[in-house]
Amino acid sequence: MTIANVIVDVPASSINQTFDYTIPERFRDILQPGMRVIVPFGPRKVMGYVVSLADESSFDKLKELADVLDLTPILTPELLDLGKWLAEETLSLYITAYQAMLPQVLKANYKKELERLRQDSLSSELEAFFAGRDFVPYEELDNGHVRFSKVQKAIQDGDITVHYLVKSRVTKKYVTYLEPAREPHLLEEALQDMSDRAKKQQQLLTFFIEQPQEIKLKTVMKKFNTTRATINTLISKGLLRSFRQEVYRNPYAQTQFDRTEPLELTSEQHEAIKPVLHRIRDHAHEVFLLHGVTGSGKTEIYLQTIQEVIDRGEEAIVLVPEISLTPQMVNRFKARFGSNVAVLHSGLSQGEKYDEWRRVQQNEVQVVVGARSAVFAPFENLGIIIIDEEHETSYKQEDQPRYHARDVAIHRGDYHHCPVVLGSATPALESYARAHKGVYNLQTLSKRTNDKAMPDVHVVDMREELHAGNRTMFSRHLKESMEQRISRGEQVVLLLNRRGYSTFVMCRECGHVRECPHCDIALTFHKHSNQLRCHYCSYEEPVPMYCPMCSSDLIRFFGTGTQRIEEALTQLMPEVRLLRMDVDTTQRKGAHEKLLNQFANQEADILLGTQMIAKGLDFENVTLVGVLTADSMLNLPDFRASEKTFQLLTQVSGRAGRHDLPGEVIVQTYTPDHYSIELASRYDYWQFYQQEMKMRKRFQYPPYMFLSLVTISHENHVTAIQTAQQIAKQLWKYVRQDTVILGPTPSPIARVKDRYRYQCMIKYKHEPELRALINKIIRQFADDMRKRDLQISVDMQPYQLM
DNA sequence: AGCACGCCGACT
DNA sequence: GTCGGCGTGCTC
Repeated sequence: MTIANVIVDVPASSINQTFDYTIPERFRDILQPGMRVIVPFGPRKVMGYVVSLADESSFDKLKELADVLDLTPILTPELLDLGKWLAEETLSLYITAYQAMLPQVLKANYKKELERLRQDSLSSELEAFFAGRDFVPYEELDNGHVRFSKVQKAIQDGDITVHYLVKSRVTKKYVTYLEPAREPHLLEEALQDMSDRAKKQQQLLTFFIEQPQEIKLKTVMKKFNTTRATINTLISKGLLRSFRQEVYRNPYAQTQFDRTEPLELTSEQHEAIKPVLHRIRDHAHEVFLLHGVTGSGKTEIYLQTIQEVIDRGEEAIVLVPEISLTPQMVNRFKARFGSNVAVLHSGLSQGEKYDEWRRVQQNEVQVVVGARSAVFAPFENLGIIIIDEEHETSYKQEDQPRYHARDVAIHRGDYHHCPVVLGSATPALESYARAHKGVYNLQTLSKRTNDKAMPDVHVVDMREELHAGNRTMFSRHLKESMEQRISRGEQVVLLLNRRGYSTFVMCRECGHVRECPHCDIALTFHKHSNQLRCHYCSYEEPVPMYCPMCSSDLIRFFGTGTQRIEEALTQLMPEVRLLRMDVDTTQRKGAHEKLLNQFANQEADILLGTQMIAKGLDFENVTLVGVLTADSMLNLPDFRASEKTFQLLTQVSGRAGRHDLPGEVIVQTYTPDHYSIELASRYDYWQFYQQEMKMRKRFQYPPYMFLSLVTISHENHVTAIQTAQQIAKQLWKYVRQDTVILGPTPSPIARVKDRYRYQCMIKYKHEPELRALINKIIRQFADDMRKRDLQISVDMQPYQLM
């Protein structure tokens, strides 16, 4: 094989194809598909992935590839295929798909530098620029001390040249070791000759004479309470030697895990696990939907199926939503499988993520627990893929490639002939419908393992509170119940369903709301920096003292953020110890864990937070869960609003009274009769499913129809509309009779970063050629996209309709 | 994307 | 003449 087919790291649709390069002799034996290479691309050099090798090319002026970055492939043949499939499925670029499958640090870092080629006769301007150096980073041109044209001229004249560098971001961690550099008897001699004043050196030498093995430098420094200086002296005398050894960063090094043994399964669990184990043993692909109420022991089923996979020498992937990747969750896996587990989540540093990924790649672990992107873990003998809380929307990636981890998991499960288990107490409607139709194998766990009843749910009608003259955020029932529980030494969790709320700033005089100058959205107030901030473009400005419209000083903060609740609660119940958990208080690394620990140690009576407290937390002493605004999501223009409300209420109810103390849930709402709230309060998933399916059918939404969303954006309002109209027209022309094109309509946020956004929604039952059609239509606008900065993006099966 | 090339008006 | 701005085409 003399030719490499390479996908280059240039994210442009005109480059979305393989480029061929001849393989220099020295790389012929080692180069394999799945390795990263550096290739010349036009005048510069870029990184690329070798997707295949060949003996000939249809292109006749081939260049040689410049370098090979990996010793072994970082993408397996399966992942190479998967990336291709993913790109085509989501209408993304191949390069974007491959990048999404790998840790950030494996991405290339591009640098340019200037080299002076002659030591004489540079103009004084350039001489000053180089300042005695032969190589200068290109960015120094921006300092403005040298004119760009001068440099350009010098490049043309051959006095200077530009180097295009492709650097790796990989940082490896090393530990330094010390060992004696000479035979013990020679050290002995040196010790005799040593000055009496060099006490520390003597101690060190004595130590190494007695113990001539290698030892960590850090340990030595600690043991003898000394510094590098002393040791360096001994090294420079040639008595000791230091060397560095690469180590993996281990984010869980400090934590002790008590090993747990498999638990006895209930008969229900037993029934549910049996068919999964069969599939593992038969090496057969099947998708299971494990529908189990909170506390029914889904995790134990995961653990025991994984054990079977491990025993067979195969590997397992467990996906968990980002927000429930808490230490509690991780511990359960580490406790069962010890160091055989790698964990991948966003809380790790880039280096830590890379190290965990490498433990997978080098077959050092058999289990990965991680968020969405862990579905790409480079295992080669997958025995099972588990997706916990499969209904969670965070499994859908919201930027390119817009994939759903569930689809990827099923595709991989099919390839590896292994089962995929989707677990949830409140399955996504799509999943349950498939299970109901027999596409997925449905397994139900209806009982909690401890036989405890689910806590009672009280729905409080907040309209009545208002009529009764209670204008606070807390109903009388909630307030009384909180006081009662806290006086008994029990704990309370309060959930603010914040979606749909933000803390914006409004003038009470003229009603002016401060909006982002670049986006059509109100700015959000951030207390700690006292700034207004745009969540879409990161624009920031200080909070105005006076209204910019009418100069009034009656500026007020609106909305119902956790901060405001905290203040209101402190006024209402001044004695209470309160912990607030939201984006603001959990930004710092480890803050999340610290807050939870504080609560677990009963250093607070109330934990107040957003969605992130609804998942997986398990506190013995919590007996009351209050949902402050259950219907805040229901009014959003989202056909999944009811589903999300039902899911959230069910999840959060599972947080109360999981142990000996009986629990209670209080749900505050302005729409107590809404079926999602009413049925969630009765834990009736089946009724909810049927009711919601009726709605979806009536309004022609998934799972009855598929959706695809095309978004068009341009800085010129008219161009955006017109293009959107043309696209809609084209779509109408070619789609089937029963397919509907909605729009163009302005996106819910009509302008972001000074670009106007319009969208067309495609609703269809069966459109096998839709991807090809959309591609064809987009290609017609290729010219405008490049020359006039028109952007068209496509989301197949969108979750967020904006 | 990011670079070079080529055309054009403007200016030391 | 030469500088720098922008539109256009190409990248194995």
